[in-house]
Amino acid sequence: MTRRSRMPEHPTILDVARRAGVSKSTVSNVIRSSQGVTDEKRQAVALAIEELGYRPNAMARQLVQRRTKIIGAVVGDLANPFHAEMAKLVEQQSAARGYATMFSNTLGDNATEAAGIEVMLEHRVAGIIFLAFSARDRPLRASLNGRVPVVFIGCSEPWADSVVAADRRGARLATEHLLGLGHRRIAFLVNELVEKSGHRSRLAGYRDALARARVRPGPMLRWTEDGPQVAGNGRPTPIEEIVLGPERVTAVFSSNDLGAIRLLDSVERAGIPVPGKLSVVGYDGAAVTALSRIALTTVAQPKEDLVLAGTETLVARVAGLSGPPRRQVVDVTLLVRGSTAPPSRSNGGRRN
Amino acid sequence: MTRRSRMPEHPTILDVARRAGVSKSTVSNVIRSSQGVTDEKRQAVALAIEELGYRPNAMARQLVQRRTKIIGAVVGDLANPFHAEMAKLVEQQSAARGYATMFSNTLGDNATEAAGIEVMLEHRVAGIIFLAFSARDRPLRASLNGRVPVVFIGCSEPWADSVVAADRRGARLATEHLLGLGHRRIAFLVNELVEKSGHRSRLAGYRDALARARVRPGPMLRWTEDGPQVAGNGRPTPIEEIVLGPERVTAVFSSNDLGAIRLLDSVERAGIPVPGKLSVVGYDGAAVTALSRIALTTVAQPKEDLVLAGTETLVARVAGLSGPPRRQVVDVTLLVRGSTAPPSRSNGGRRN
DNA sequence: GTGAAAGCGCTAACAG
DNA sequence: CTGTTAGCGCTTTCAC
Repeated sequence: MTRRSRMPEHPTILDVARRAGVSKSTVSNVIRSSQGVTDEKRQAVALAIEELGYRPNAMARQLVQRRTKIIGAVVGDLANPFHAEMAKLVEQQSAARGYATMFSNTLGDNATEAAGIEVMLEHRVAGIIFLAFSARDRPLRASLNGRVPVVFIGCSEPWADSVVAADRRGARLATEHLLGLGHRRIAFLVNELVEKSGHRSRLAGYRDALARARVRPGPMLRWTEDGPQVAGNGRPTPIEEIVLGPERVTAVFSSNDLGAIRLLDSVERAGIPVPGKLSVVGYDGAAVTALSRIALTTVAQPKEDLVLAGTETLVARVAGLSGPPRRQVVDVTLLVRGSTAPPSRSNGGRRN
Repeated sequence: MTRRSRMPEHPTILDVARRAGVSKSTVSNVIRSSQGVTDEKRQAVALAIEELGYRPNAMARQLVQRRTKIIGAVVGDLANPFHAEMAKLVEQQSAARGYATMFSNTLGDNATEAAGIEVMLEHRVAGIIFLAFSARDRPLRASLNGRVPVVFIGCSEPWADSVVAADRRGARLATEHLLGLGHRRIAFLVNELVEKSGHRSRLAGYRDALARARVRPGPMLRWTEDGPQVAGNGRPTPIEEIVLGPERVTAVFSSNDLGAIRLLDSVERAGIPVPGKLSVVGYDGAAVTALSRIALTTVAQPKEDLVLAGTETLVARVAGLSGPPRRQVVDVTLLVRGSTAPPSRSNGGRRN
């Protein structure tokens, strides 16, 4: 037992070389399955690798190659089922392309997001996929732009590639569905997890539909910790007031499913039946909306398509593809379920 | 414009040194905020870093230090809300301790899991947190054991640290709740996402309660793609048959919430009311179970406690703590909600 | 206090 | 076809 004979925690390429009786580079050649290596030596190396439990050190390789096989994924909130489903797909697609995935959960918080991105940049990730983006600050954008390939999925920024759903059209479909049912007082609900780019489009789609039908927009609702709040109003507004008060809202279009589900919950706890007294439409198409108990009418984003296109684009950029930012749009589907119905006679259905 | 003046994509410590007019090591000292550096030089370095947009290369640092600041997290299925919530907490806790998180979604699949772990090992992650574990194969376990700190959260293996909920007690509580309500035909439902260690404990707790009450165990149900299936039976059993058939099951204890929610859904689609004709209890305490529309009675695992203890333990091991595997147990809470009620007169409540 | 020098484990020319 | 060599960007002794 000489000192050297102690099995190292992580054997190196040199340990393998010694054991196999070849040189470092031959081992390297075998590992990277490069062409010219005798079968004999190849086998010897393979054996040594097996016996030693050798595993190439990705850090070392990535340092010399000056590029990693890690994709950074910035996600809004894993506790939001839709986000989790998207994150799952991103991990899956990245893994399928040989990339490890480093996640950062931002909770819509700017500082958390910045810190997460910083870590990714220090790790020299090959690229970053944004499933949500809130950065207001220039510095971050500056350090991102040009330094690392970036693609936005389900959200977008003019300076990078993006794959988005046809949000404006989706919101229009949702609103028209409500309009078609006879609703005339339709509120728009948003919360902190809806990225601003998506928000704008969805709001625009909602307004499009109303304008086309010559219906006055309903109140803008924002979900806060204490419940829904009418925009421009300092305090939370009890849901009863929104539905039964002077506004007489008969339907709500929520710009994401989570908001719609929360709303459903608080509305029914307040004794207001859905869709009896209030119709609700969501946006995203989270799996949970399909449960019979929830049965939320929603606009489904094609999750697989989004992630597939996004990953593909990112990988292409990593591989060196150049050119101006590319924006891909995928279509959405309105899924009509049990949370929407014609307004009840008592508080809706009349002209405004 | 000499060749050298081109701003490199990623400036190195040497670029900073040149710009600040100091040596490499001084820059390094500043970056790591080590003691002996003149304020003057420190400022000069800070300025150069700022101007260059320098960001230390984590790969290089980790290579020389021979340890990374990356924690690997193995998760079962991000589409399972409980798993996603746990994953979120892991990322949060890791980030709070200065670690980046590398995720691997296994879908309960052995090969996927093995591949994910392999990638983590090649990246020399500081430690691995298993939120789910399915590996049957020895080789994997061997390469894990001793090479990298491992902690299991919500599942366990005798050869490594673990933090688990009091699963056996939890299952007993759930079953006793059902028993207390008057149920005598209580089925046990499991699916592919319940790790085997948790499964064993939960099944034991269920049996404990029944044995203590001298009630015969109900059928073992396994959720398959086509719906619930009675164990030992080759084909899927229609839910109607389970409830209305000879077994006359009046309640089901599902060993995870996802299974319970799926069951709820298929049962009600079949026209069998819950809890009218069938009571359902879940396990995990996923946030979605609290929605009024779902209102699933469940056994809540203390998610924060689990992850906190797990992360703490892992970090301690990374820091060099030695000693035999440590098993921590945290308590659970039965949350009684609307999915359970006394059995209806027509098909339950009698002795068996 | 600061700089010079020696690697961390690997890849990628480049000779033999 | 195989071995030798020169780094990748950083930390870390060790002299000055």
